[in-house]
Amino acid sequence: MMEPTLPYNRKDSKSIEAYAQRLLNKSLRVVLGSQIKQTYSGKGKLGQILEDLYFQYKPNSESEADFQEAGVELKTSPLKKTTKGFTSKERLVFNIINYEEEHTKTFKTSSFWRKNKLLLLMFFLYQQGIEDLDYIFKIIHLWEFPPTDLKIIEDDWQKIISKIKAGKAHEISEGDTLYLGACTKGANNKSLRKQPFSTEMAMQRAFSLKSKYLNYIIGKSLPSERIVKDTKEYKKGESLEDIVKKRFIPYYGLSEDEIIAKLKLPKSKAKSRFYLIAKAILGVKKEKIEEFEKADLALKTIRLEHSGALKESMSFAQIQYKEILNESWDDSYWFNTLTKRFLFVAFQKDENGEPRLKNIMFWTMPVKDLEVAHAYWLDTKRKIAKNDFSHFIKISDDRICHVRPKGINSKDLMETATGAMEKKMCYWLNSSYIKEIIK
DNA sequence: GCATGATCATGC
DNA sequence: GCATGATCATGC
Repeated sequence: MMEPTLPYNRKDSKSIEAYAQRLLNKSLRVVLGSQIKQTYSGKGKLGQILEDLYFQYKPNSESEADFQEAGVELKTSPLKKTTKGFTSKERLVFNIINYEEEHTKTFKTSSFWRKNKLLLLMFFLYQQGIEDLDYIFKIIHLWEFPPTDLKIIEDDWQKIISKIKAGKAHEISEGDTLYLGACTKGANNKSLRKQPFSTEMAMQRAFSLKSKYLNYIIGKSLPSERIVKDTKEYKKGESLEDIVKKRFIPYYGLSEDEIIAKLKLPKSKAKSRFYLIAKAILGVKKEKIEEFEKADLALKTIRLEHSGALKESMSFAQIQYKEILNESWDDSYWFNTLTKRFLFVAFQKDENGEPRLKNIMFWTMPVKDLEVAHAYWLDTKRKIAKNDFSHFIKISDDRICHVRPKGINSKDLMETATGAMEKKMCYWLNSSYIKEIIK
């Protein structure tokens, strides 16, 4: 029998994504119009209408992904708008955990991983009182778990499985895990299931991605903008780095005020304003630089004194006290950060103390320094594991990196693996090291 | 509210 | 002058 002609290639994940993206900033009612014959109501209907009317496929076996040939699982999830922008309204729920079955699997053969390797995420803006059909889709894209995150998800899965194996399925809690949770599922707490290694009935639970991790995905999906808008801008033999260098040339020697006047930027008092200026010079207004994201480039600014002295060390993200314990070096935040290629943009104070754009340079950390950073990371991780938060490597230890506070103030705390609260700290590169680099 | 990209402030 | 701890404005 002839297959019906679909408006997309269901064997090709990119084609499915492209077709899905036609819904961006639209609602199903607007796109489907008169094709909607019946009325839909209740939970989970949005996904069903999408499948039936928009993607025009019949659901296949439950243990396989929705678009089986392409290995793509379709997931819709609500967003809410806060002062922080879009954040996830609730966790993203996957399949119910079959306690009798799941423990016989490995992560790679697990029900979760078989179905959810590649997700087509369709986030819509939730609004109270309106029909599912009228929700506006705000973020639509294919999501593949980065290796760093997958490691944590796999550990989470193992943690859930080990409780089942210990006959403690009834003691599973969402607090056990970091990204992948086992959330309760059922009308009430009388939704109980049997478990294999205990006679005690356990709450029915499903795999889910926690809200916090979803917010990370949403953040990753924030609008980015290309530096090079038209491929014609690439002249023969020119690289992205060449273009970047060229973009900065007209601004060398100019002061902060002169640059913001030239670029018509608002005056800012933020400590990060030189970073924003550098981004504006590259012609990017949105949050992320597409080429930098794709090529794993990091933009960092450096401020020099008039004498050429460098006062400040370079700060990075906060140390996630729980996550770091689950990281291995290869998938750690610090390794992933330091193995990026850096674009340093240096400003130097003139004789009046006014910062002027001095120059830029691309840089990659040498392997031997990366080894020092590895030792630092191991030391930090070991101390966190021992609950020692007061003897981290200091700048005076002169080992390329150090640990130092980073919070809104000294009362800004983060929960540790043991449930204690500790002052937020972050990863730093020593000023002396930066100074060596730019010399 | 909170992480980010940072710089400021203090004490020795 | 440097090490260390504290804090800022911003965007989302």
